[in-house]
Amino acid sequence: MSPITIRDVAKRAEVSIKTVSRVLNQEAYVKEETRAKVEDVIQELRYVASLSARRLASGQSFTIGLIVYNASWHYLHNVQKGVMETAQAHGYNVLLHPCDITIPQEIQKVLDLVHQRQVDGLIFTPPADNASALIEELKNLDVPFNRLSPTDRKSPLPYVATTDKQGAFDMTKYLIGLGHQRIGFVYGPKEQRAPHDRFSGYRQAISEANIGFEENLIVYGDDHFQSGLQAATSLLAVNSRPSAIFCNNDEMAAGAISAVFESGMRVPEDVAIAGFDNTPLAKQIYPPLTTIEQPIFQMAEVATKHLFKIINGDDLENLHVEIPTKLIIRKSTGFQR
Amino acid sequence: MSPITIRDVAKRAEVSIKTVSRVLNQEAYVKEETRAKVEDVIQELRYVASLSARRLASGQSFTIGLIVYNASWHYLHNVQKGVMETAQAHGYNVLLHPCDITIPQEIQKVLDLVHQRQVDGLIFTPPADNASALIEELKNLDVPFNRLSPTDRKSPLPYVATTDKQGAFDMTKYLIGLGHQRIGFVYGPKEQRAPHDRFSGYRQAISEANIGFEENLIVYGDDHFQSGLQAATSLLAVNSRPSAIFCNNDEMAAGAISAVFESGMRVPEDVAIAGFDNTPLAKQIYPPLTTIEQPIFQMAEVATKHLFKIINGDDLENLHVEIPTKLIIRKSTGFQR
DNA sequence: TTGTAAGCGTTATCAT
DNA sequence: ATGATAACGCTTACAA
Repeated sequence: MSPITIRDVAKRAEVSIKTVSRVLNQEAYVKEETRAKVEDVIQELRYVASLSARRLASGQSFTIGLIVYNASWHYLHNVQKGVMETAQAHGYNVLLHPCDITIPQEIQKVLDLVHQRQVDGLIFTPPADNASALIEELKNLDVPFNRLSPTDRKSPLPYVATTDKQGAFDMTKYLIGLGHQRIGFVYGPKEQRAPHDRFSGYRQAISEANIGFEENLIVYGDDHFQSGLQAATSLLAVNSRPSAIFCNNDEMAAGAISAVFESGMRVPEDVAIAGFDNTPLAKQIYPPLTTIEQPIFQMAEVATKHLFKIINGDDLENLHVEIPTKLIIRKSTGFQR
Repeated sequence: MSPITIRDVAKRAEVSIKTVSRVLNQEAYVKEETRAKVEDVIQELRYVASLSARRLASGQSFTIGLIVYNASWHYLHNVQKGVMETAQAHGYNVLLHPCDITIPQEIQKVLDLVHQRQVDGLIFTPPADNASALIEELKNLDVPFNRLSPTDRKSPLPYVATTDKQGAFDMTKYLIGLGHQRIGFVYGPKEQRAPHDRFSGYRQAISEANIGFEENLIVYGDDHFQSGLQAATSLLAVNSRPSAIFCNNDEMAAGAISAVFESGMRVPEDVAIAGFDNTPLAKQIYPPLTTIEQPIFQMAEVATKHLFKIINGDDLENLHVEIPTKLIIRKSTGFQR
């Protein structure tokens, strides 16, 4: 059972291997008749070209690397799906590569990936893009890459992000519209960019509504359930407690809901709770969570499409893209007060 | 900036390329002195061998394929992690390959993967192993593979599974121990094996306790939230309703909790709810869910280790492995009644 | 212990 | 429009 090679096809079709190669790669200058004959033989022999040989001979890897660090599984899942589907459409594979960017050796491994020609391009998920020395080096090596929601958005490097600030603004405005005057805010990890953007959206909505910003309604969390529970617990202990709590993500919002229940109060009657991201969790808790949808899948898709343009040397009409968020209203914020 | 090749290293180290190759592959019969010199040069030149060339020359792909169909995110995430970590330790990559086993063309793509020499072995996640024609073909082609929780466990093909029946038995017994006499059971998708195993564990515990099996306490769901909600709603409508509901997975249990709340009752005071899998969701809902932990990560790890043994032609001491589940007690089942 | 030469199965070059 | 032949960068006989 030795594998069928391009030579077998060539012999059977009575053409040269180069002609078979031309058919394989859809090159021009092949007589329709010849093409048809070769294709028939390919079918007949169930021939599939060896990827390894293609890679070696062409110098391309036909795979794109997805660099990930500390991503939540919901985030990762959607990014991976978006990248994979787009890559597949281009005949590419995806190599998922976790990388602890705080360890120099791990950074080196990403560079090895490139030097080994294992990838033709890279996609960075946050906060992996914070490895600025790596990014710099890749830029110098002229390695194609794209970034999802990077911290740095001032350099002329490409990225795809979402409207974090606008999303938080929309949510806060919605809560204000429901009649809330005192809205708690649970911050996410300070090392990341999104929590700051979201906070500034909250802040702006508060300002525009003239309801006065209160420092003691801001609490810090780490995006995980437990910290959301703690944050909400402490907010409920503030004298004249907030009537609504807006959390940096859904998981903390779930924690906040638990905190409210544990304190013997109800959601949304006593306290309204809102999240961010619209993860599956949002629909799976009681009461279902009002939140902001972040179009992760779509972002990954666009980022990958752009990456292919860069790989192919095409011009990018938009180096920087922002895909809008969307307010998703559910029961956890209740009705007009 | 043309890439550094094995020839550059050989020249600089004043040895033949074969010697460099020997050092690279940790082969025997290299003088310590020579090895050291070659390694120095490798460091100095930051040389990394081309994977494509290695693959082509050796006929190995250094990649294992992970075949997935319809997996939940939590499941997939853990499997992928287990497979990747083990693969990485062996210097292997992982190629995630979704495959709708109901479509012949997709089955063909898996075979192409093999014929293209893109993978040295495969891991199947349920219910992808149900593609029995594919499995048969792979066996005939002598392609190494391993299966996670397969439906068929009678053939001498390798697999790694968990103790679904025992887990469900443990949970049911625990509920009975709390004083429950009428325990609803929400079934999962009938096409899969696990729901049946879990049901038979439930059934056995009921029998052993002599509390009488009641057909109308069994409802069918599809493992998703909404169906759990519906299933629980219908169970609560049964006259002399169950005091506990055991769901085939956590997501449906979350739905059941929502159903109880929506009907104005409380969990666990009025109805106890239990799940299966111990997904993150179990801790993120209120009240936190009593469930059975399924060691997905560990199973994937073992399955991959075994796959490498098969690839290397080593003997498998255990062709079939079952890793135990574990009862996780939280508030959703409350205390003794 | 080390080296020479012949593949591996493609793509690329340059004729024709 | 097609073909002969040389890469691609490594591993694998087989020598030495």
